[in-house]
Amino acid sequence: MINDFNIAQPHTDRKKIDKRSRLPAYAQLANILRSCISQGESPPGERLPSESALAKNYGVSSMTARQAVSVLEEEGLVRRIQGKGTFVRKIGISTSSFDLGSLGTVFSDKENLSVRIVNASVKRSPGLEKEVLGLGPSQPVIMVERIILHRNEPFTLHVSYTSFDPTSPTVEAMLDTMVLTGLIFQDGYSNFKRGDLRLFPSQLNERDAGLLKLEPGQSVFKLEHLFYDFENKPAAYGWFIVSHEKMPMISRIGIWDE
Amino acid sequence: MINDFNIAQPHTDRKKIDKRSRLPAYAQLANILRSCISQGESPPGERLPSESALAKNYGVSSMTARQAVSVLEEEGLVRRIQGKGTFVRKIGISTSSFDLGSLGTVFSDKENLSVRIVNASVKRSPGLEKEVLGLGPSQPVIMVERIILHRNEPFTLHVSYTSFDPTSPTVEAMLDTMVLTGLIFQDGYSNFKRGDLRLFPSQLNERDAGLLKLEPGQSVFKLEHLFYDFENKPAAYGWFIVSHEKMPMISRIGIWDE
DNA sequence: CAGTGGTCTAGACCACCCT
DNA sequence: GGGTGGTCTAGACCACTGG
Repeated sequence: MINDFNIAQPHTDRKKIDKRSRLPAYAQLANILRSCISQGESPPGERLPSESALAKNYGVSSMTARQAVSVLEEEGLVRRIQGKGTFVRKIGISTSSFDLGSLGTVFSDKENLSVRIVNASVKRSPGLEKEVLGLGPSQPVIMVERIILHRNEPFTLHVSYTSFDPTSPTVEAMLDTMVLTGLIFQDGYSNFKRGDLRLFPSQLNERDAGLLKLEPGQSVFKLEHLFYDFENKPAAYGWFIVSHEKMPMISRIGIWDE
Repeated sequence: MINDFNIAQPHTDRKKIDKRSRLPAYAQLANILRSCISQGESPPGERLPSESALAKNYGVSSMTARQAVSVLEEEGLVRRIQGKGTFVRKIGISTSSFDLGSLGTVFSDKENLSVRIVNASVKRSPGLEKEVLGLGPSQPVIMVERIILHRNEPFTLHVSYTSFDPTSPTVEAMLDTMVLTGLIFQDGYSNFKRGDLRLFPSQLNERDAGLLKLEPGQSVFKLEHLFYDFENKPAAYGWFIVSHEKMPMISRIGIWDE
């Protein structure tokens, strides 16, 4: 019995793949499939034609057809289930993800970036940051507080702590104001093997508001970070304070391009 | 000239790939490469052996070696540059991404979920939500406000607006309290082709705090959504109010598993 | 059992980068 | 020109699902 499943029909009276095109075959096929979903011809929940069927119908090898389906899978549009098939996803909030691309955009505009040190000191009294860094309450930590300015306007406030170990390159790096870009980008200095980030909603206190030229009490993002060195020891703890206007957290799901 | 580049040496006195293992060859090779990075043997910025070299050295085909490298690329550990090579990334904040998995976790626990309608009405006066939905100021919209409870504790407050079009299935769906899960999951009802999500920091007002059993003025997340139907018309606008304790926004970068 | 996705081969050619 | 990643083939076998 053929077509026992509900399989989108457009794949029979099909568009062709132009092998002379500069667009790779897998991308062309991905576009065709995405279009079928977008037009509602392959509605959510429905099964796509099998990869071998796609390969035969569109005259490509199975690996190529598979690659095309992988594109849609990475876009979150379909879900593969081994032994059953590939199914069109219903869009849902839980498939969304937010990135910090807007931060990256600003920080890659290095010509318009500057850094102002607000505070730099060695702290010997106990504090939460020492627990986070795995230090004893009497071990000294270095605290550095900076305002990062973009086009001469305050962009974000960064507070960071590292253990005061004079043999560690992290210390020197911390005091180098430009290490900041190392935390943000891939092209800077970086001693770190891994990191943990956490985003909170927060409110500006008087002092921070003044530094950022914003209103006290305003809702802002607090982005905490804890980076570990290659010995798996926590090495840099701190946070960024930044307004949601400067760092919009946006996520798009489903099909936007056509 | 061999080894003109700085290429991590462990790939010469190499570990083997066990083809009888249940773990696929590409995954084994990915683990080996990840381990090299993790141990600092392939430090950030350094070039990995070429895919063809990996294939030869580890006795797999080029496609398999390529797949192994793709794993690391998706993990954000390496960056491929055509014509140049594959390079170990320095970790940076901008590579991180946050997902709403914690929301999904709670919402998939359907047995312990319940919904309480706080407010449901048709609004005919002008308002921002009508602009967002592309409606005229006098066209009616349906507003539904619900508390979603998890284990009988308030979890999030959801406010949503849809145009009051009696022919649209969205209306019925909106009034069905269970449509909510459709927005969260892939297995629910869904009329939507795409959606736009935006996360804000916010503060609880008196009323919402009471509904959520939290303190007024507390910092919380506001998650706005705008979903479009398959005719590309905005169809559902609204937001969730949820505390960061209930919806932690966490992101890990670099190498955590070993 | 047949059908599906998942892995894998042993090559090939291309586009790109650098020298 | 030689090396790199990017695409592609025409198959193969495996693991899993369902009837």
